[in-house]
Amino acid sequence: MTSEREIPGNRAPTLTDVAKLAGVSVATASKAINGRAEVKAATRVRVLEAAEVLSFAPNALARGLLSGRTGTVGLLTSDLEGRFSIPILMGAEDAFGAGQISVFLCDARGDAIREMHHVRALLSRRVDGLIVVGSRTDARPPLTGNIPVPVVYAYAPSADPDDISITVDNVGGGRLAVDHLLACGRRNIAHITGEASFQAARDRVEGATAALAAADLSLVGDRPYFGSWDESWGRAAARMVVGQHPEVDGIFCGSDQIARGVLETLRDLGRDVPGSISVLGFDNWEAIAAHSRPRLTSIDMNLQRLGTIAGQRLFAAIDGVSLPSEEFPGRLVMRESTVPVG
Amino acid sequence: MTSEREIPGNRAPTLTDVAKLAGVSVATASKAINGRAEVKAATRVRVLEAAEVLSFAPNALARGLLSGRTGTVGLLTSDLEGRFSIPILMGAEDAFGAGQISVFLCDARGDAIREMHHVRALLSRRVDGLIVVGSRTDARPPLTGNIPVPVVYAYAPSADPDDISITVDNVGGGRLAVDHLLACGRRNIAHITGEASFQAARDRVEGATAALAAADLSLVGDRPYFGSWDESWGRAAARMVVGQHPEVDGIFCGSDQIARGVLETLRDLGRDVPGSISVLGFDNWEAIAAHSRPRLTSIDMNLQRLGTIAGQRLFAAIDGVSLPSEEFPGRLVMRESTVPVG
DNA sequence: CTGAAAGCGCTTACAG
DNA sequence: CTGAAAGCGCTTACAG
Repeated sequence: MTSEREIPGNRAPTLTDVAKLAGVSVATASKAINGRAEVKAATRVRVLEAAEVLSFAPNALARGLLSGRTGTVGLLTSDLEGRFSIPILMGAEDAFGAGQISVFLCDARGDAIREMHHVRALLSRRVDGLIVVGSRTDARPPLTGNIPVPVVYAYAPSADPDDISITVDNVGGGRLAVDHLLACGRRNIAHITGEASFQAARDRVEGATAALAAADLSLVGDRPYFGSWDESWGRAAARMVVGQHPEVDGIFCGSDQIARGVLETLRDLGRDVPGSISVLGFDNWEAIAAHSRPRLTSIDMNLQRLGTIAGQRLFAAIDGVSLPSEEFPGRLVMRESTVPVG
Repeated sequence: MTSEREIPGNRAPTLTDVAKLAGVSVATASKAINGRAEVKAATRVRVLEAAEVLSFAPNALARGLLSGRTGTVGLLTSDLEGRFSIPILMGAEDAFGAGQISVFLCDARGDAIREMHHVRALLSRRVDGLIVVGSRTDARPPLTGNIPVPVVYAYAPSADPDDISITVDNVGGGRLAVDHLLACGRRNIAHITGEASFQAARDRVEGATAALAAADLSLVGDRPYFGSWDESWGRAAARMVVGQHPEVDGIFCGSDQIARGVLETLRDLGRDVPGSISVLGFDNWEAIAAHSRPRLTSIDMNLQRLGTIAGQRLFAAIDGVSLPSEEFPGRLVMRESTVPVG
């Protein structure tokens, strides 16, 4: 139970109210509350009690005005809808949550005008820094205008290599995927993926091809199958690949949704997964990957951790420590759709 | 191209800098920038040009300190991970995005301590109001302590009926679902749903049962099938229901994931959907509902709109207008899994 | 150890 | 129409 006390005008209690109640000056009240050493113990106690009674919370605006630091940060996303932003956002929130930083969330909805509008608003609120979260891994134009605070780009790198960008290593992810299929004893590996206009798709192809080349192999069909990121493409492409290349014994898919479609077609065709063909997804989207039959092995890009790192980088930059850009490796999450064969 | 100009100490330009450059007093500069009438046109132009040159952005902290309004709002979620929070959050962001409000995002991760910590921080930043977004529709304890600003609860209502809560009408959603199946000519309707511990599950059962009763019918099996919210329960339950009640011709599912599992089993069993059985999901989760075979008809709870309404309610409350709580109806989204029979 | 004073960046009566 | 002054809530030298 917090006892309550009438404040004239029903406004939030100020340090002046606390000082008055404790019978000291505002200067002394300030020192007591901020744990400065030069306050007599008894005085401190009286002030803290008064603050408690009034449920006093120091006005962060006034503090920010004085110190030049607000303890706030802007998080600029281009689409909240997209699944990729959310874990990054959670990770960033985590990085700040522990300390005294509060996060402004702004969704630009993929609109450059709206983004500029938000940036202006954030700067007028004197945020200490900005994190810009993209929705695709393709490089994006850097923020324009006079940005007087540090900026960290997450997921989508800035096109300006001098900016700090924390990104996902999709080439490495593709390599990881194919290396796992090879480790399972597969030799005839196809790659069914999404739109070729996505850097992410092209990077994964590059990694997959490199891993195969290192084993003196190449993709079944001698090329990746580009299409769309969804299940229906997975179903259609799988039917085609199996029809044209019956020897296929491993399929690396560019997304879990594609993989889900691939699994359905293989099931329809009576092909045994993982007995006769291994299937591997990408994204490790729990709702999709963990509930298919069989449950899907997938590559997880550790997006939450990426968000945390981005937050920590911004922290450092605010303190004047400029750390370099970084590419983030993924990890394999084994489920039932891949298994070593004799 | 914004021309840039040296500001001593590399700090953000202040109104004083602008005034100096324009050759007027800060008072006049302030009036010019804020569009007050009592400024000579020529003076105004000079001030605005100076502001432009310096890329001056008025310090919102200083303004907030003066006016007592910060133009900020706290958005408190209990889990960002959950799909339900995101659309609500987007809707709320929308409601504010148009105006001059910025949103602090805080994720309490379902932890009451963490929530209190965030509330304290937000109050010390003098937010003008709070939106509390729950992750389940079960009522939650109201925020504790001395909250001197308006609070709106979204999705999860506050247990205190005097608080403003914007919620989803799950009873109505259940009724909507069954009414549609009835309209399709189905008479033997089963209900497979998630955990009975969820208010949402129980409410939908209530709505479904009421709609059936109005047509002098009852649920196949004379009870709902409670289980978990995922596909595997949908698969298992469908097998059981069809086995025990072969006459079943409509299945209302408590989630799209359950429905997805139901569809798979019916496919395995060679039952024709929607020809011989109609299947209806709940949530209208695009990634799940729009990619099944056949594509799934579902109930959409309009969560984004719910978020927008919550934002508008908070607006009103901040302006001293207290609107009542509101329950939000869902809507039917037709796809291929339901169809009228002759 | 305590308090009066100045000042962070702005706005708003109030003189002139 | 313009500007000097007071003040929003706090912190930080600086006297005492």
